[in-house]
Amino acid sequence: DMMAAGLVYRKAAVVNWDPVDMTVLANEQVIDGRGWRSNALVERRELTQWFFRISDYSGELLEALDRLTNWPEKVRVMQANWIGKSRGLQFSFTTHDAPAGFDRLEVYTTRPDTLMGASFAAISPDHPLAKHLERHDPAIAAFVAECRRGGTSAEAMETAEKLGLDTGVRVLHPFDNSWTLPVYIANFVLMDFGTGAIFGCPAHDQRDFEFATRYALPILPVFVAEGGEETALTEAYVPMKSEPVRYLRGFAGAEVQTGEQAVAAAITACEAHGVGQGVTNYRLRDWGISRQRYWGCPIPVVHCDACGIVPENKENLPVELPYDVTLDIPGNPLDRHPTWRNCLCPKCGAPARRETDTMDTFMDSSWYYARFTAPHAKTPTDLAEAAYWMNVDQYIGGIEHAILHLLYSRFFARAMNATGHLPASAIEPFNALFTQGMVTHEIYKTTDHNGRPVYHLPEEILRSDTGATLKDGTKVDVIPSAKMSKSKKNVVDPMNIIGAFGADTARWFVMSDSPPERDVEWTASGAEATFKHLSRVWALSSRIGEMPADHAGLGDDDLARATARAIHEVTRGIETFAFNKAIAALYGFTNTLSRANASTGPMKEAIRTLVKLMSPMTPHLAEEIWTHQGGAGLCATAPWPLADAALLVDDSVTLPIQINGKRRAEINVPRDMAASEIEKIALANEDVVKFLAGQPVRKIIVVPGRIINVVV
RNA sequence: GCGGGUGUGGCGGAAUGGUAGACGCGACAGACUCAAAAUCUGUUUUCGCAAGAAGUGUCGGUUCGAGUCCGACCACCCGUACCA
Repeated sequence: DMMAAGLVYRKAAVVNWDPVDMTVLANEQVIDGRGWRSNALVERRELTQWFFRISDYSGELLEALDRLTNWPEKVRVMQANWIGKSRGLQFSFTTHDAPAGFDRLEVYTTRPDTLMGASFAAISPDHPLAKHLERHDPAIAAFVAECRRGGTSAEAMETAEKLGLDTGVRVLHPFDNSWTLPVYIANFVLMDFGTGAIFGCPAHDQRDFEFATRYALPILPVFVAEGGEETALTEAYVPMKSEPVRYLRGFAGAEVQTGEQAVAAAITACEAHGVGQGVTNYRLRDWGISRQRYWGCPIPVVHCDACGIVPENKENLPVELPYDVTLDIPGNPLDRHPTWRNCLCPKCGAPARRETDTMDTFMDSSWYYARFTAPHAKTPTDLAEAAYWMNVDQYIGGIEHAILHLLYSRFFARAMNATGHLPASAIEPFNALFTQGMVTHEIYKTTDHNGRPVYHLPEEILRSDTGATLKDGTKVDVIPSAKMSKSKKNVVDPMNIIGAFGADTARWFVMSDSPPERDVEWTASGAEATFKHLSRVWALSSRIGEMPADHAGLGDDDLARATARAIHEVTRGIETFAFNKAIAALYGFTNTLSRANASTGPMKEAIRTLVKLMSPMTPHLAEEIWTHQGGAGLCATAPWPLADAALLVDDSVTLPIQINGKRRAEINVPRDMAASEIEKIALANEDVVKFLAGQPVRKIIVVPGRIINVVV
């Protein structure tokens, strides 16, 4: 369906290729020791791959971010930056001394206002012109090959020198046909952005500046700081686009104007003179979904000599992977599996071959929520069910999915709408997003005789204040807390925690310590402390259970107030995802209850409320005590308690008294006492009189129910 | 470099512009015990015997009042990158 909707295409693209990928992946030890993989293993290769046209939706995906008001600002900003909208000019140079078929060179720039500072043009090593030239010129072929070998890691890119090679081709300046610029192949120009070709303005781009300096190209300033004069530059002058500057070599707009004004004026002027047109460009690239891996869903197309690329018939879907494969030799196992690979063309019936690329696993996570609305349907979704159940009210996930998964899902929902699988109301699949933190732990590392790192599980470690050792006394390096990961062995198996303390303890502890959007450090002592607390609750329940039915105590009223407050605070905490605050309120209420000496009825009522409030965190203990205290049915199905609003407000309040902003005394007054009355009491207060020491009061501020500030 | 975030006790962390440090951990003291563990009761921001003083990364500002708002800076964390 997506092919029919024109959302899928195939193209040759340069990708990072790890020639030993297949072999290393067969050996878990090597995959896991991620640090072992050196970038030298990765090379850049051109492969024909499958793509989704997510870039067709760049503008739409960007604009719709504003409507996701229940998403964190952070995630929306990350997506906006990732989509990366820019406004600029696309135009073509007329070439000179270029091979046949290359009489124009198309470039894109966001700074057309600097055209008069142009000193060279540069193309990507992957640009069609570069590819043409490399076939005829060994020096160019060698240089292009060198560029492709370059490291692809962040560090390699950052430290890479700006390298270029003059192609001998020249272009004419669009405003002056007697002005020619050399065309270089440059290693820093990317084929994937814009047109894969640029013009260089060294005076106002640091990258171009370095390049021009290296190859002795002219550096011609187009503008100077407002009030400044033209001087020789030691680095590129790149002020904010919102800053006004004075143009020495402008061609449109005022002499003094901001970069933004100049860019707009330059686009208008260029369009008027037939030099290119203003275009909006996006950084977002199409989504490459091809993987040369065994796992992943096969891409359901067939290659037929007669018919070309043909989608597999719907009745034959899904195309399933073969099980009899070997992973211990390099290469794609699907490629060398003839009985799976060979098939018949769905269109003409002639012998044909299956596509051996599999799909990126992000494919599956991009629409599972939609499938969940009709899990048994014979079609991918059922429109009526999808219309009923969509959207997801609250999505919870790690921040690591801020860009890829969450952007792909937004695209996929739109694509599924285009193919008739989702209603238009579901194009933004997640109404609200919450990004939770991770559970972290220290990492324990030793080194083997080959100098390779060996990691150890927390339960193999003896920890002391001074350091850590293995049980045999070997000293262990302790690396500060990091996301739990099997490869680093800094994991605590949930089964061990549950075995030692029970599931309730595990749940309570993980929620109690930190707000959920932050990481939480797993500590053994924290889990033990939780276990002790839950044991205290159980002991308290036993004590209350044994109270005589006719016990008459004191403070029934206070207990009712404390109960109302606990209901209020715990409920608010849970509703705002502030589980740590909800649990703090539960600790407080438990302490109050264990100290209370109220009558039997109110005590039993209070502990039933306590366990109901605890039940989301500790369901097992809650049910046990619920039954024990005579609760009807299941605690989990009993109605959530409601706080009596009248009990939430106290009759009297304690007001601190500040003198010049420093707390000096406090008074207790009826809640609804008039401000003028409070003033009198405050000024008569013994401590206040002492601190004032007879100084005249200049001003007195009474904030009812809050504070009193006396200014002298 | 760019974008985002975070800085509060020994630690995790609370505080609609209104008593900074709730709650928990840890530590210390006491009770119980022949003893220890467990349990219970206290204390626990720093300096000070106290009265008191200082204190939320740094410097400034707004305000009767700032952890909170504004400006500049510092440190750390996350993301991302030769984007023309």
